[in-house]
Amino acid sequence: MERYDPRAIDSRWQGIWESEGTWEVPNPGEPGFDPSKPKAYVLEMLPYPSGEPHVGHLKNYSIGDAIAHFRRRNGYQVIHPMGYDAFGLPAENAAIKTGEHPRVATERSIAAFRREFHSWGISIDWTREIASCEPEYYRWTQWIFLKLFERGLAYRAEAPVQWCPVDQTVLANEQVIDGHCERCGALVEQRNLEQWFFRITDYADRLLADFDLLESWPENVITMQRNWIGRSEGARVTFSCEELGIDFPVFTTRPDTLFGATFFVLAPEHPELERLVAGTEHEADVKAYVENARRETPAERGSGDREKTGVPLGRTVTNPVNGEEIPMFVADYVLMEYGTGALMAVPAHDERDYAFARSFGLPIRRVIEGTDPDEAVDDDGLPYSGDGPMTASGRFDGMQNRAAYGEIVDWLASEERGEPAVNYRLRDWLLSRQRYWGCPIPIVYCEECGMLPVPEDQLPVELPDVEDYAPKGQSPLATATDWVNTECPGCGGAARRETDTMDTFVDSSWYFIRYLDPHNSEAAWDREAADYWLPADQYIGGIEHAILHLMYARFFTKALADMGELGVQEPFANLFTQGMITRDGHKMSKSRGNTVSPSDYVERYGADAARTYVCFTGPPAKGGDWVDAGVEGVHRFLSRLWRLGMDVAATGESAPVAEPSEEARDLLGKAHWAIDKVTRDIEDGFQLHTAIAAVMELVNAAYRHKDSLEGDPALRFAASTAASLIFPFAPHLGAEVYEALEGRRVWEEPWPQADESYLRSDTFPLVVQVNGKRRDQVEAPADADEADLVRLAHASEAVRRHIDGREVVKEIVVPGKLVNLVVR
RNA sequence: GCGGGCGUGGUGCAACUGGUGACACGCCGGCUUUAGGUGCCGGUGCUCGAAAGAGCUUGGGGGUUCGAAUCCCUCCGCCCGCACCA
Repeated sequence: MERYDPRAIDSRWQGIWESEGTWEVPNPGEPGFDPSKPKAYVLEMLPYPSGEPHVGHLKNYSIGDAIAHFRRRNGYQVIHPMGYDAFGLPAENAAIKTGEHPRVATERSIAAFRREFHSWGISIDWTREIASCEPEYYRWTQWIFLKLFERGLAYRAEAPVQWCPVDQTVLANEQVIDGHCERCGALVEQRNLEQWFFRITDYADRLLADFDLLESWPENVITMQRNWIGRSEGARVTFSCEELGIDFPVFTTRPDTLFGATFFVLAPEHPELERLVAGTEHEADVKAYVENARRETPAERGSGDREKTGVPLGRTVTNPVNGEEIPMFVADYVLMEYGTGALMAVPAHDERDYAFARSFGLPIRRVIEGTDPDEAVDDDGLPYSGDGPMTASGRFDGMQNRAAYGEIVDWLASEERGEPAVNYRLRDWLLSRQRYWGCPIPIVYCEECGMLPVPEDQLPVELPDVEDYAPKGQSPLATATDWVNTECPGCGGAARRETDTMDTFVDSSWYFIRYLDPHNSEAAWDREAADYWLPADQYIGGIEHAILHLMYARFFTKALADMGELGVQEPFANLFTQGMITRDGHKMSKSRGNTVSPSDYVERYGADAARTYVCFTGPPAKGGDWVDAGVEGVHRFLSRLWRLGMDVAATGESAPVAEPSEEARDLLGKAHWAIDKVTRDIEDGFQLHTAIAAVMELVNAAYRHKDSLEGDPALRFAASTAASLIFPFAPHLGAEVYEALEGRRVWEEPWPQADESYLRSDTFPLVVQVNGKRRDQVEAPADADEADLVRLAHASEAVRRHIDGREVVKEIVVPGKLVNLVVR
């Protein structure tokens, strides 16, 4: 008999799906739209096209495709699109080396991705394919930018920014990892530059509150975003330097410790520093200290428990609660980016302030009584961060600190020296990049009219061709003088274009909306289509996007909803983050030489084995190590299913019998159990590996009975059920076997339903225990009552041996499961 | 330090509201073919035993229970994220 030939099967079905456009789905109002079906938007993170797809992509789209197929066959109208996040640095860096236009390398890579995705047989509606580097796409990225600009959510400001000296560009805070550039690993520097920002901080509270609107997101992703936003409640209190008449607002989470403030510290970057020390004996020391701090990397400065350093300023500020003059310092443990870049130091109740006070011999005044033996470093039990009654705090003495907290803030507010305040760690999103291969920012600058948005009817502002892609501290676009020099949309005079491009995270913050109406040349999307499909019911991707991409997309969705362009507040109702596949225990990388090319395996074993393997190798949420033998194991299983199907299809079938044999009933029971198991495993949290295991079990059982049940309808049922259940994971084989057995297309069949009558059985295995230890297993009638079960237990020879004359004091019966005999 | 997760056979890992290990890899034996691999069948937690069987097993210790991977206490170890955040 011929053998399972995955390559022939793959190309046959891929041809059918391609020519029939099987996975295309219409929008509401379009021909073929079925309003009776509920919708399901199954979305995987779009790939960044660089080189060829790797196993991470294989896993991502295999999982997504399984979900898409499962939903379709459960009666949903499923949209399952694909696109490319095509702007970005790798293509540009390659262009700098080779001189080849980044578009060329990008298009080559897109072609490779497209070809491989087709060879995997994933069920994509290819009519909705998009690429973010196409003018038809980025025209609308620019449109969104302008909408944000209109509402004051995009703004330009000079700011200290993170500058990567190698990539010659500004980075978002999120792209700086431990002081290094996320992409190239270079040490990041600080610079002051005019940059474009999105006002994501306006949405901080809603980004936090709306976690409640999500159906199911991994807890760790929510936690990571929550930490990143870093909301803390407290008060803003103003200290002032009377000598120079400068007010210094500070943020504190502990207004109850205000009376314990004994000194005051500014960050080295604080803008008022110069004024404070100009012309004084401290000027030189302060300047030297600031210089030194500036040279240090954020990583060095931020490193844990290093010695506290600082320099006195020779000035004082007045503590608003008691009028005390307290000395000022500059110290690098104060961060300009958090709060106001200045803080009141309360050494008795803050570890860092305590360390600083000890080093500089500054007074330490306790204002809350109590001790925490774990934290205290000195004999007085200080520093103390716990609760207790107030002391040395004027009229608040004796009050519990928690109660004093609110009263002190109220009092300061009435004196206009403070107010309740909320502070965030989150910064605004810096989106401008001094690079070539990105979406141009649609802004022009005119001597007369100033900064103006490009009018909507002039979009897209197309990316011009340039001679040299290498950045030289300004965007390569600046060298395209014909493009830069333009007409002012306001006065018609000479104007210059903005030459920065956008961060690629802007492109990917709305692509899931464009999929819904990808060819619309009148608008970014049709509102009806967006309202119908959004939010995405299932989003699938890597954990590495837990913060950046996922938070930016949430922000865009909210901003667009506020503008009346969208009807949802959250883009992704359910999120699944897949684990990373490693090789030999390590992350795959070209430099390590341990990469796995999916195409090799697709060539050798077919798409189904490769796809099923990545879903089977462990819980999909966890990572796993790629093992070649594992792919072979899956391949063996698939060929066994194929053989089973072909053998059964080749033999005739006897007429249905009134009373199936015991063997047939067993097999039918197994099939219904598998249906139930696979359905639950996919629905309840992506237990794809156990779902596949259940199908394997069914196939093994059917295979065992293949000869004895030849011609029995039960065998055919088991085989076609297995084909039907494996289809979401191994669609080519599933379709092939199902067609051979049933003569129909499996994807047009509803998902199989477990028949309860087959899940039950006439008998069940009764476990018999003696003192909680399993000693025997006997067949018990399903309808046996407790007394019958006890009788059966006692009848067991093995059990009698164990009791060995001792007295049975108690019989514990778990109906349908076991009998436990307690003996003494 | 803070937050999240985890610890079960040689390995990846199953186990519903407490009633012991699914599926697969690997390994061992057999069959077919045979240059080898593939393919098929059977076995496989550990220890003792020829066998029947017995004892021990879900990171360690303790507890609740007739019975614990599961519940409680405690200790140990690992992974991930954030971190001088006022």
